[in-house]
Amino acid sequence: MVTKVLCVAEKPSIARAVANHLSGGQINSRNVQGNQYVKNYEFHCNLAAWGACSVTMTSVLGHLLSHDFEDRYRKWNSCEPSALFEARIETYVEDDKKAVAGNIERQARYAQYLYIWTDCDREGEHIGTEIRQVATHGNQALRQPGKTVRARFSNVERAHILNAASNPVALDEAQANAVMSRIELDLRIGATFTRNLTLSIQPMLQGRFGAEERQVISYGSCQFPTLGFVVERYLRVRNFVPETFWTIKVMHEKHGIKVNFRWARDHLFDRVAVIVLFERCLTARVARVTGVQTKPASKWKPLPLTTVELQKCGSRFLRMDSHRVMQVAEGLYQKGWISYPRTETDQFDRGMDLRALVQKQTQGGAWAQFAQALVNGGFSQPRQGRNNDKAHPPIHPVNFVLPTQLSAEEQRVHEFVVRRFLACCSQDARGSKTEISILYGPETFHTGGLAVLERNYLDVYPYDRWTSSQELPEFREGETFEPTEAMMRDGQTSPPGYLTEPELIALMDVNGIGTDATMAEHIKKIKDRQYVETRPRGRRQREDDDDGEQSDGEMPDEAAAAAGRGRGRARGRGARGGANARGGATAGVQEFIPTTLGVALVEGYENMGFETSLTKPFLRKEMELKMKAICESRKTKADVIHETIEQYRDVYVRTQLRLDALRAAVRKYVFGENG
DNA sequence: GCAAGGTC
Repeated sequence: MVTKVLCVAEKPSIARAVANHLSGGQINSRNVQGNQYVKNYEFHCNLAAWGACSVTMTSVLGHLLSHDFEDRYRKWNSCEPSALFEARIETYVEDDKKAVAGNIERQARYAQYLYIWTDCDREGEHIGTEIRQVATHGNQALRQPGKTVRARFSNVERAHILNAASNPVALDEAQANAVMSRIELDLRIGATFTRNLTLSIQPMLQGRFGAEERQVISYGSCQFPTLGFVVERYLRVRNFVPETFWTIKVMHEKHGIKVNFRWARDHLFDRVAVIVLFERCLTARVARVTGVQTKPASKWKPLPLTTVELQKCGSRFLRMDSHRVMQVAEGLYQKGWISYPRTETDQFDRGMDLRALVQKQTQGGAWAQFAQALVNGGFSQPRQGRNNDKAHPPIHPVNFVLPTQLSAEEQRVHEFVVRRFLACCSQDARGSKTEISILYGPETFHTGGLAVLERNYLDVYPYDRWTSSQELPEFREGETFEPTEAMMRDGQTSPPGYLTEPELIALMDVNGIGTDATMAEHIKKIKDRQYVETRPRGRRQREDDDDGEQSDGEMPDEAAAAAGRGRGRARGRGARGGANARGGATAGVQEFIPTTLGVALVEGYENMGFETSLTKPFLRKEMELKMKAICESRKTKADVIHETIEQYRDVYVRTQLRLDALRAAVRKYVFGENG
């Protein structure tokens, strides 16, 4: 007797890949009426748990079920917004998912087992329970213990899939519950605050922002902190007070080469102190070389590509905002040129045949020769990053395509993905770094030089810069000289720049705001809501320190601070402030400036004086911790929902009492009134 | 007319 098994993946691409591996080639592929993406794959195979099986492998398209308040609460004026804290929520299949759900329900009727193949992350676990819910609607027997199982897999390599197929496990109910509480809380809190904000502020704004009569002023646990980052930086720029500092510059000319030495103290804000130190230098007259060190230096090849990194690089190098980059990457994925573009993983699985993927890129394109050189022995295993979402590999090219077959934007994204991948499979760049220290009077000064000896990955990855500095004349330890020039100079600290998109993404990333798939959407949302505007960053005159350091300033101070690493002072209050010093690379980058409405919202809430700020990332972090607690069975879904709702109910009540502060902020910023 | 998360 053949056992009938229904397998359901999270997306069509996984269903197809898994079906191919399990079937051994004999597959019957059927369309699902009413949906152009989902297909049913029918085949026979042996599964360890059940023996000879007749399998139907299909998929959903992400979440299958939707949630909304019951009908009588859906009209905005149907109730006081805070009634949504406890209004009944209905679960239903959205119209555009009816065909997918119907397919699963029908297929389930004939199945003895339901085998879930969703991604092995929290959302995937929850989607698994949605599939089970729909399937058991068609076939009650699948509710029995052991009849519904799931596969544990983290990539679609053949051996890995075959192994996963033989070792089914149970769905992780705790993870699914964690997601369920996230869904409920975001809905209740988002809808309550959004209605309240809109209904109480919108009348003040009529006709003020564009043509829209009814502009929604939304609150969400992700969009508000995102706005908060933009406003915080804006205020730092606006409130910046330049400070004068003093420094000592030493230059020595030797063998016709002018060498500038940097003061070890960099600069001080006390003029008299610098005068005293400078005079001691002059009194000493000669400087003595205290250290000469030449050592190998290398610039590491980049890590395998994650979504966050793709988005940051898109803003920096491809002149596309994060949302556009994802749209283009999605197209490339669907046409089969690149792998799944939503991933947090920066480690390639050891089992992956990367050489074969490199080989494909030898067929053409500007990088063909480089790829050939890797095939001919230059190949080096990619570095391993620290992230693995256990669901998808890093983004990489999966097939060769001639650039001429792609649109201009597709070419840029595709080229970046290919070059990044080839760079990962190359050797680090090698060089030699020389550091020279001198003691001049009581003060230490440094200079250094870099010689790039082997470019290696840099040849295929023009997005990184690492160039040799001018050659240094020879200095010997103990040697003394009278500096050609020694001067005391003053300067002024300069404000940080407005937040750029790569910086914003980095902030969201370290603070856990949004996911790889949604960060770009949150950014787009605060633009659409007219909380922020973007403009191309002007070419500000800055002293770029192109000394070949690894740092590219991608972690803004706010990120470090919020992430609990005290890096705020590390860079000092130097002449470069918070600049993103990376040569011309940032020329096309967009910077974010809040609108008057954006500032008003943040200021308004800040001025209410709550200890838990809605505009700071901590609440979202707290939610993340609570979800983790559910996953580890330290809390129940009911506990978390209850305590979180009470917390927000409190904020809501106090918001009502202080609505005047919010309205005052709107008047102040949007209408330029005082008070 | 609300959120954030999947996916197309």
